[in-house]
Amino acid sequence: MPYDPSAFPPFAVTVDLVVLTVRRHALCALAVRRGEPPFQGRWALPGGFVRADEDLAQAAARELAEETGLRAHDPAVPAQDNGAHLEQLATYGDPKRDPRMRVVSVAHLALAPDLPAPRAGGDASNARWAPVDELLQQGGYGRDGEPVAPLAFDHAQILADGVERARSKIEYSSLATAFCPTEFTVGELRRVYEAVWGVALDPRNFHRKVTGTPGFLVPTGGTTTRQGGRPAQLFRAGGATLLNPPMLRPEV
Amino acid sequence: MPYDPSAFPPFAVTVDLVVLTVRRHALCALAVRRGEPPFQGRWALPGGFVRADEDLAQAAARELAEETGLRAHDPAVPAQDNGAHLEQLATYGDPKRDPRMRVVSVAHLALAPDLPAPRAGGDASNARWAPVDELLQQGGYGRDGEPVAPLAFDHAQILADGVERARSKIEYSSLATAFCPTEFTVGELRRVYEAVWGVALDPRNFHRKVTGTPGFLVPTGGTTTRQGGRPAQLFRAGGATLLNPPMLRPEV
DNA sequence: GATCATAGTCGTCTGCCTGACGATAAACAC
DNA sequence: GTGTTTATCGTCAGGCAGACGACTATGATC
Repeated sequence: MPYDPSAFPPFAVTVDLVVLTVRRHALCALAVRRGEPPFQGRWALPGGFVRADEDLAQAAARELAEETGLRAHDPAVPAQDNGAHLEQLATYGDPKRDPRMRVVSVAHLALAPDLPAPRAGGDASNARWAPVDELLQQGGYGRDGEPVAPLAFDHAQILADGVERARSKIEYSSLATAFCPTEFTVGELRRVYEAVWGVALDPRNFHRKVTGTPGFLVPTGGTTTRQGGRPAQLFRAGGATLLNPPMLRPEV
Repeated sequence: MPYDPSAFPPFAVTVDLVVLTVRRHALCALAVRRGEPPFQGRWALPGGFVRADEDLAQAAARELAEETGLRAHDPAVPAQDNGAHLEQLATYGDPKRDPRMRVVSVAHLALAPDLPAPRAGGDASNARWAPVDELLQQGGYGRDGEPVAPLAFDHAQILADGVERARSKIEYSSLATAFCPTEFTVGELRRVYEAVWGVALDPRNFHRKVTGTPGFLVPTGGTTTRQGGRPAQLFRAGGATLLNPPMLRPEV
């Protein structure tokens, strides 16, 4: 078939972001309140249109910076920076997912350490970190007893997919360190795993495993007592991205 | 921001397919020859535009059927059919990936058992199964000594990503059975793993492992000697999709 | 300052899984 | 029958994981 611009329908292409962090022992996601229809007043994932001259990853990094101030971690710079991990998640293109027009959304997953309260265009009441359990429960009641409206569009599905990706990916990669500050202790890393998986892990076996996995952690020499108790060694993320052997999620 | 159709640039959205199969002990992908510019005469992955009323998965299933005659496996029908496994792979949206216009391609991965020769619009010379090693080598020479042109667009990258997805996914899921006919032997399944990973596996340990993994294989009661040698039990894929314990790819 | 609570770190033991590999079984080709 | 091919069962040693005991080093409390 020859090139015919009328042969294909036009689409709008957006990026949506699943930004995850661990706060107060709970896996939380960034949610923004919609200011206009459709789904006005409902919570949604942050996102926006891809610009004409922009790559998908660039668009996601730009949206992430606009919403959180985080720089995306540049894979070309393996040195430890405090940029967030950013990767493509999946693409959602149901013809009816946006009632206004045909929109294809390329969802991205970002993992960030605990951050100060978010800002969305300077208005704090329109953006918040919410526990993913709360955002995903359908028609339930939040921690404060108020009824919880489900996320706008198909964002509940996108969030669920992003959470599952994070849960499985920290098993066989060193991604869990993306939830930690530059320097962290073994116990802090363990609490990340516990929050993301929603399980309790044995501190002794966890310590043996992560310190015994080559390339996962490198000691900085310092110690801290910020968690209380006996001083703990501080580590930075090692160069390894794939863990061998992997961290296995406990069954059931 | 209010709704303003001029606020976003229009995109064309396509689906591209990485269709993999195992033929003659080699992992092969479906390639089609381009009939028009750009990249006229070069090999490319099959694909096409997403229609206005079509979901992304529907578009991928339609293209798969057009190119191979395969039905996509419907996840809602867990019963064994001989449809191919189809899943979304990743989305590619570099602004310059198509010189004609801004095209975002949602790549999908399909796994199929060995098939009769492909047809592309009835013309066999314009579609073929090619070993992925051959399609991915840059500027080398094919089995017949002819120089090999790289795939059109960014399809080499897409193919490489699809192959890596398949290689890693058969580790922890029962997806390798998607490369087999409905009934197959342990040896045939082992040759699938060997072809996809490009390694030799110990037949005895492999047999112990797959028959010991609950839900992976269910015996049909029949036997076959189509591989020569002692008759082998026939199996069908069991209901398990996640393997526990996983099949581990040998190191290096 | 003694005691307690908290968290971190090191060891031990047992069972399971894995890789290496010997041995046997059942077909076909000659 | 002999040889070849493939399938299948067994054995053994090493490694890793879960369960859990023991000890250490800090801050909090009395």
